[in-house]
Amino acid sequence: MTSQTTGSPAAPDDPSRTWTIAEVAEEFGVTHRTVRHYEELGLISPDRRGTTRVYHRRDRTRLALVLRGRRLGFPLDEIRTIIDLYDAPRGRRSQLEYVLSQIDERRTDLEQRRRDLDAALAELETFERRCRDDLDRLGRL
Amino acid sequence: MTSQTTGSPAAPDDPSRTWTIAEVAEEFGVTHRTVRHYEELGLISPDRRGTTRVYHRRDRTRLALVLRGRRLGFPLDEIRTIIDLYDAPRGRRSQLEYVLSQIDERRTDLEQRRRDLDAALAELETFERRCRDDLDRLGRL
DNA sequence: GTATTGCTTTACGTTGACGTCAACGTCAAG
DNA sequence: CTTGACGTTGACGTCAACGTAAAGCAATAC
Repeated sequence: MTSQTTGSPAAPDDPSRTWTIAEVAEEFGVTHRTVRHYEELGLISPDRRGTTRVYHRRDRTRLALVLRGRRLGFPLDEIRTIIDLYDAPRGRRSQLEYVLSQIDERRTDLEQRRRDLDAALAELETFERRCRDDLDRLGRL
Repeated sequence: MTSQTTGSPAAPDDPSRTWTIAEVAEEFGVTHRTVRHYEELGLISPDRRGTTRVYHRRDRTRLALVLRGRRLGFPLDEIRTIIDLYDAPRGRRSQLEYVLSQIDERRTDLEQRRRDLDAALAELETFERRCRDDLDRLGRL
């Protein structure tokens, strides 16, 4: 079900399409409690139609970023400072330089993570080869 | 300070060298509480000299694995099942096949993480370029 | 001697990230 | 008009991963 109360037949690529909390929760595989929790922390700020939350494409974009950050193991408030960075005003030189310094910090962190990840994968594959060799030896007996 | 009470002058590559809890904590940049917590969860199992914990190279190896897993955002009990896998007996075919299936599960997870990581890095670099362009434009005014 | 380190255990506190429950509003369907 | 289905706001519960404080033993430092 779409949330469009207008008679229009729910164009999925309509940039003005909106979603309910149940729809976004379902779509992203989280509970509505999680979605509300992210709103409490300022990670997303859905509109309201009266008292009811109304989610736009913008909210889904941010939610996707939040969940990717979560999969990568970042704390939620750190995730907020990162994605807020993307929306931050960059009019003045000082702001731009601050944003660039933050970017650099982030990248250093992410690159460290990738090193860890690659090392873990490499060890895993070495180990797999050992196991397969053992299995072969068992087969030849 | 080394923990060797013997007269030997602390050879750092001696395979029988041991460490105190303070030394390993210092070396890995964690508190002694963290080290003990990992022991409570069965992630490491140091020897005892009387009541005092004595760490061998083996413990440091496992601790390094634990901390890398932590940097990657894995929960500690999951980390334990992973590194226990490396030490698991692989004598029988059924055991080997189980271990191999676990390896495959792990690798799938790690590869998903790498995709997330690469996407995040790519976006970060796109964003950085935009910012640098903005900065250039400001400079040319 | 005592005093200071450095280690130990026990145990309760904290923080992040939600889960869960109660109590209530609202709107279309029967 | 009542019944669901879906929404809302508190508020408390829970679990992981430690922090932290209390109280004690054991060896070196003075």
